[in-house]
Amino acid sequence: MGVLRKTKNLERVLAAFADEDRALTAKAVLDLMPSGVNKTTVYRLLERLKDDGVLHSFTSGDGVVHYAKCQACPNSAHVHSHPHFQCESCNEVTCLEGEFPLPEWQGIRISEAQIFLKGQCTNCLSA
Amino acid sequence: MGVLRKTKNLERVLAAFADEDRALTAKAVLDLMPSGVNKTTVYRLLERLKDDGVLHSFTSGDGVVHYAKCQACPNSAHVHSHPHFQCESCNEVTCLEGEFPLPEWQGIRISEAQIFLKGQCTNCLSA
DNA sequence: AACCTTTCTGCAACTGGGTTGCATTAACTT
DNA sequence: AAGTTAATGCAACCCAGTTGCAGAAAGGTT
Repeated sequence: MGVLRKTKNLERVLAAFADEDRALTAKAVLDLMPSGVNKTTVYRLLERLKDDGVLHSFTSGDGVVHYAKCQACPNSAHVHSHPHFQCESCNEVTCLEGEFPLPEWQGIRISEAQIFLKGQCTNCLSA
Repeated sequence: MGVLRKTKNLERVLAAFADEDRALTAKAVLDLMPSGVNKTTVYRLLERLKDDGVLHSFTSGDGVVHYAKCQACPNSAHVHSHPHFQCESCNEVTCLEGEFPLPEWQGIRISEAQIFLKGQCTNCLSA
């Protein structure tokens, strides 16, 4: 594992995430690439960046995988149990800061929590 | 909307859910049906039962839709913000009882929460 | 029972997200 | 500049789920 070669496509994917903090789907990233770039390449780059701890991924409520930057990750423990949020008006998906306390439940042991919230974002609330 | 006709297939789907409290995917339900039943039929029955408030659905961490019985639903307010849980050993998916308090977050309004937990179920913990 | 209407079902084809194998191209090494 | 290895494009594929349509089954009416 590990990002090995600095190719044009890799730089373009990184640039897409550098600009903003939104979470992007593979299709959204592909749409930001110049035409001619193959979708397989994008899927592979995203997976590679995830393996490298540059991005993390999660599944939105409708089952589509989203990728977002790993911010404030201690580089050792990549625990992404923070909630992800989708605005029902503008559809943008973002990471909410702060870890979510793992709920306790009787009789079972919980190791991972995927929390996906929907509602209205700040922009759309004030619009 | 509304379940209109009591067909063999409808009874079979209901029987599949009557037996147990697990959540089932469309494919799992299809596998319980006699061979010859079309997958389209199963998908339509599940959607119909969902519209009728007999079942509810949610998406698991890997993006597959699961269906489960609506238990203790006041029949008026079908709020399914209770967590769903998948055992990493036996892979069974169940509903956890009890509503999950909607988290508060600054600057946004949250209307819906999808909570999907993974870990070890009671059976697999004691095995 | 025969008939009519409406819903259900099966079929086949399709969509969309994602993956795989393989041959070619591009990046890094020496 | 040449060789090695990773990255890319391509085409074909997988899987979950959907759609349009024609034929079959339910239920109601006489």
